Amino acid sequence: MAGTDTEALTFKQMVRDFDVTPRTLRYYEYVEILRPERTGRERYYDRRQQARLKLTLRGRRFGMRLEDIRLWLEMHDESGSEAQMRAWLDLAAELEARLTQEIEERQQAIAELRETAQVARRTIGDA
Amino acid sequence: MAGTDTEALTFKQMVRDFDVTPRTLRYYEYVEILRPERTGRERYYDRRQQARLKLTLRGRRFGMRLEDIRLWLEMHDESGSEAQMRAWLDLAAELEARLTQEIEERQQAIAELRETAQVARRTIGDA
DNA sequence: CGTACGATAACGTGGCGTAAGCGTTT
DNA sequence: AAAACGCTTACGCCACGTTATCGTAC
Repeated sequence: MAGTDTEALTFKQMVRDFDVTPRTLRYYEYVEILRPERTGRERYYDRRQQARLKLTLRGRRFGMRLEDIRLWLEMHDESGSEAQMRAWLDLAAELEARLTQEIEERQQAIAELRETAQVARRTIGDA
Repeated sequence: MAGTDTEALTFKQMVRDFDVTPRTLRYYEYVEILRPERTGRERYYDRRQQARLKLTLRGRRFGMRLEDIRLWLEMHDESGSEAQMRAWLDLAAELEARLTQEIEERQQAIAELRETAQVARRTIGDA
């Protein structure tokens, strides 16, 4: 293995470096987010594929669905025009609004949860 | 319909009053969370069933899975003992921790998202 | 020789959405 | 007779997890 191309990563290296499961890597390939080179039965991920996975994982954190991410990566490939950038900014605003709302829902739930717990505590005389 | 029992609600009334879909009501019955009285093919929900749905929807907001809610309701039926209350308090603490973590993840995502958007804005000279 | 790595295939999960197609009631 | 309501059955969705079973490389 000493003379292996330092750019490309193997399947297992990808799993380790990006902290994903093998299933996830294969699934991302199935939905055409990743296209590793195949030497026989082995998969090799060059820098471009690594970058795509990195962007994919970031998109997931933003609450993007994989299909949106796939389209986003395709746009990204065709040289990011200004129109595409503006489209991305619109999407980013939507995502932020959604994340903000999810935060508010959870804060409300926590408040309700604490009330409910307080009632339970009083019930068992553990004020 | 003038002499109908005022306690029990029909299927459609449940849908309206609790703002759920018919599918949801039927699904909750399938997973044994609700057990409406069946007069022939019609479903009727008495106060107990209404209370169960209310608790179920609250549990969902807390991030509980339906199976956990089902068990919770069963416990609730068998007269809430002190041990059960303490178990509930433990669960509530877990749920709150989860909700808190989900809030933090989303706050982090928003920060990342804003950074990314800022880069895009600079790219198109829309600083 | 074993055992670690990887492959494909296919079913399971959760919480419903969404028809399809039927019968009943108004 | 048509419209509204309800019923059951069953496949679809999303993002993978989880076997099962096989081949291959070290």
